[in-house]
Amino acid sequence: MKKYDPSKIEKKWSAKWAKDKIYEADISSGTKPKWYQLVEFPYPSGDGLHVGHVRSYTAFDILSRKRRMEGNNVMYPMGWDAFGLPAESFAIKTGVHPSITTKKNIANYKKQINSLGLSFDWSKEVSTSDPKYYKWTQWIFLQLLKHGLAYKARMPINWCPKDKIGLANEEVVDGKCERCGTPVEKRDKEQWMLAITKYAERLDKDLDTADYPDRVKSQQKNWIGRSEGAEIEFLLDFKSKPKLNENRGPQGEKAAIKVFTTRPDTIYGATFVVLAPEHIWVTLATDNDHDVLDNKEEVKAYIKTATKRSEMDRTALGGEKTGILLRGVVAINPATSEEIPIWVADYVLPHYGTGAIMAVPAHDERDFDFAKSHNLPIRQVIEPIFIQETEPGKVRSDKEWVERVAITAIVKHWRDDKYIGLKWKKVNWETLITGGVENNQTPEEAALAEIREETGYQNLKFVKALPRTHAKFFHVPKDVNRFAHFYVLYFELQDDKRESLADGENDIHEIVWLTKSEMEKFHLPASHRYSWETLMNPSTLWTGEGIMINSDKFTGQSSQETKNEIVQFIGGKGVTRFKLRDWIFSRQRYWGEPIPVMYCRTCWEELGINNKELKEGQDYVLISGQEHLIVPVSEKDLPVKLPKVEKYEPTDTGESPLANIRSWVDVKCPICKGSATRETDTMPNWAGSSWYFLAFCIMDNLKSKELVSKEIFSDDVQSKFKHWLPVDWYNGGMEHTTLHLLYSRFWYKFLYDLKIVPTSEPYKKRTSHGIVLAEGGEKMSKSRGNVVNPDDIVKTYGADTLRLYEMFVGPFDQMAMWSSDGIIGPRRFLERIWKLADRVTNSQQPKANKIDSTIHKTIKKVSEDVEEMRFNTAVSSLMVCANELEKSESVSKEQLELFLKILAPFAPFVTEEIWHDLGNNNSIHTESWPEFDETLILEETSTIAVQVNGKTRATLVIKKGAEESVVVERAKAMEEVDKWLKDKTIIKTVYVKERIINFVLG
RNA sequence: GGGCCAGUGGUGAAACUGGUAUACACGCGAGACUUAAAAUUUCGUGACCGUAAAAGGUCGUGUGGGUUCGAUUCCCACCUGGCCCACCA
Repeated sequence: MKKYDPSKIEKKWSAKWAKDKIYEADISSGTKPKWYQLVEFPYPSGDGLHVGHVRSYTAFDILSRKRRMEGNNVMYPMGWDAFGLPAESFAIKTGVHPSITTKKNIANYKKQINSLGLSFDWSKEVSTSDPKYYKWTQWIFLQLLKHGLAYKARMPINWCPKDKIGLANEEVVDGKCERCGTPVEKRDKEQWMLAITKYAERLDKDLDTADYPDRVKSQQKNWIGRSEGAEIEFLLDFKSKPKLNENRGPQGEKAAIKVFTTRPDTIYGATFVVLAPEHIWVTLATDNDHDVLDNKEEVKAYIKTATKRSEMDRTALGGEKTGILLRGVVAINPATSEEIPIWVADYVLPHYGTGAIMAVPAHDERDFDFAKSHNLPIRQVIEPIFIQETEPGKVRSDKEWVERVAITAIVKHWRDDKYIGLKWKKVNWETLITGGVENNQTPEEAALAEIREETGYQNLKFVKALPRTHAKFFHVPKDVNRFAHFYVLYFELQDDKRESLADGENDIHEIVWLTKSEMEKFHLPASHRYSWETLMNPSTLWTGEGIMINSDKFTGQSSQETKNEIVQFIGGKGVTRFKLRDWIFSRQRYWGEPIPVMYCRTCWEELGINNKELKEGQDYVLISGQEHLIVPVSEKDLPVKLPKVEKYEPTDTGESPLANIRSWVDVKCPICKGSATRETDTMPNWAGSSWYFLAFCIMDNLKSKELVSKEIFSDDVQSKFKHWLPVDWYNGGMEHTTLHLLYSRFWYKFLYDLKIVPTSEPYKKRTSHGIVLAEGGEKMSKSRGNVVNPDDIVKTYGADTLRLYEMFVGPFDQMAMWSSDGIIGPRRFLERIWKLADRVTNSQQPKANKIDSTIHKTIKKVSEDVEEMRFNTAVSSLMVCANELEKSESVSKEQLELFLKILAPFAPFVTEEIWHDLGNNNSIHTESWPEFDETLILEETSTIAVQVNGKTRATLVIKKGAEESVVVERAKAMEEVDKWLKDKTIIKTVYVKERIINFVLG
């Protein structure tokens, strides 16, 4: 009997598999259906493979192996996201070229991956830092440039003073650098930008049809931040410079401020206008050439302090909102024609909407805060509406609607600080006093009548009216849907004089006296809750929808339904806006793809800034820059390779170290043949990973010497894309939901528009895995010293054990905690399989039917679980099956082989070894996936739980398909059951076929 | 502040569409093998009451309610933990 020695067999088989190339995808075999399985490729860091990588790579290795066995042409590729900061930081410290470090790390990763038996197709390996690869990354950039989606802009960028690098908004977390935690500063810098916002609508809409988990979808939607609203113009009136009012724009229009709002229905409550400090009109109004403000210097001073503050400070302040009034000019509210003041305040963000808002303090918290601290008028124009969407009182679609004017009354105790609440008897309602208003009654009269009728108390003092409310709910006692318009009144009882209630009144509800804190816990319906809050805190805001008031001809209408009408009425325009901002694409770094453009001063001077397009051959598109003409590098000169440099630090001016390499920077201008300079910015990390899944499909073509355009539109590439795309299943980390996933979708859609790729979405299905935490539930990190190195585990237990353990540890999409105790379980399991095999090889035994049933059940369970990513329960069912096999007197070779086949994707090494020991010469991984036999799974008997009053008292084993009457008789006859039934009457018997029988006693 | 998710033995976790709660594994306890230990192996292992031992019973899926013959699963409220977003008009 051989001993199970993983180190021996694992080495042997990984060499053999590599030699036989059993995992290579083959496009030429057109008969097999394709399966493109993708996992996110790693950044090859110096720390080596993380056990988290092992978890997700193994999971989809299992799926890929299963797919292959099911007869698919599977591509499960791997590559390297090889540009990145760590290699560059290392270079700065040691002077070792990042390409050397990267190469070393890749070799290590590859060795580790192979030791795990992962079935990646290495013939498709790509590395983003390989010039043959980034030639194409640069080419895609040039296409973006040609199509107006790449542009330069002077932007206040997020600057990390420690890393000396500009950061994308996405890389700033809580105002700090995502990498090093240093607070981020603002700096003005000319940057390359990609106009991802032009794709915002499609990136949002196409999510609806994508098979992504809901949380991924909602995170993307949230990030894109689509909102529908309107742009509305507020005309300006220059009070102290009336002459300016006669100035007209080119179309004869008057000076105006355009605001963006999602709530045009609140315009009658817009009592002032607020501009962001960066707003272009403010910039103009405060420059030296203009003189429109009475307090220009003051405003300038404010803008200076406001813009100096980083975004962090601006958002962190929370409470106090600063701002300054523009003197000498007012805006005209287009709905009311009122003159309203204009303020500049930094709570308005320059990049969202138009950078200007109409402030409606009565219905917006930020505007409310601002109005309060600057003493600005607050005018209510919406009365809240509450639609009951939960029981009790949920609106019912099958019931008729009755609209009624009604009152809500809050009544205070004559002596104590207590208030009346009603507990309803026939419904589970807790409310304030409420009732209808008759035609001839004032609300006050109606409320008084209602209070006396429902409580019997007589002497009440009307104190004040509270804001009205409206509610839609189902009135349970009356059995109708009610649309109630409430007057809300507050009374104080004068004494305890009380008369007895009318007949029946006591049966409807009970009166309870509640303290303020008890009232907080009382389950009031939303409209009553709101009224209570307005009593306790008169400045309670309503920011939701409702019924319009104080709005001229719109008064009484629903705010939601009136939005469009109002926009029309005031001459506004409905628009859609996004939170998503354009992608800052420049990095002042060495270790990235050079941005393939040049700058020519001569051309710019000669051709002038307005000459936007000039062609010389097909390869040049010229775009006017700031002080240079931007000349894209000709396609035939791609790739623009990274030159060797001496020092890797960014320059003090924040330029990339490339700027110091004159021999590289100075080039000849392809147009004027004069001198030009290269762009020294490089692309961000996200560039290479935005299309790597395309590269896997066309590996051979990447090496081609043909021009990229020629190659990419070739029949060869096109047929490869048509064959493999879209990716069938893409798994990755939750942390890439907003950035990588969005960027790659954006590039893919762009390439779709160029008719390069065949579909508009790159990934058919996306899932994400949970992270692997260290033993104590902390994140694994070098500084904590709690990193688990997969190499050590492979050495001690073998790769198969590691694979099984990581699958078994818990649900794949949830986080998992590493446990050095738990890993012994899977190892013992494999040892037992090993021994089991010995028993079979030693003697041929006859078939045992019970074992067949067990195995086929397991085939079914494992097949289903793998598809649903329930790897943990798949492993557990394999264990259950093995336990049964062990217990059995005899296991045949055929039976064991079946079991090995379904275990093979999980533990590829042991299964291959045993498979060969059983006398097979081919690889088990080229076998086909077993199908389960339904007839073997079906059992002849079923076990029925016998319950009395819902409690299980016995179980009954009975033939399948037994009549209900038979089951009932047999169950009743059982001793354990009979003793509970004795002397009792059975009022009901519930029978669920083949599951339970429940006797309900009277 | 807003959104999403989770809470089950000593531990990681199972439980399909509302139908025998705790599968599988770790750990722990007892026995076998051994001079001994490790490894292996057999049995046991939710809590409480009960018994010499059984039999048997009650409780039990974060807390409190509800719907149901029956709830870990559905509904309401609350507590705790995690993740994401956060002046986006």
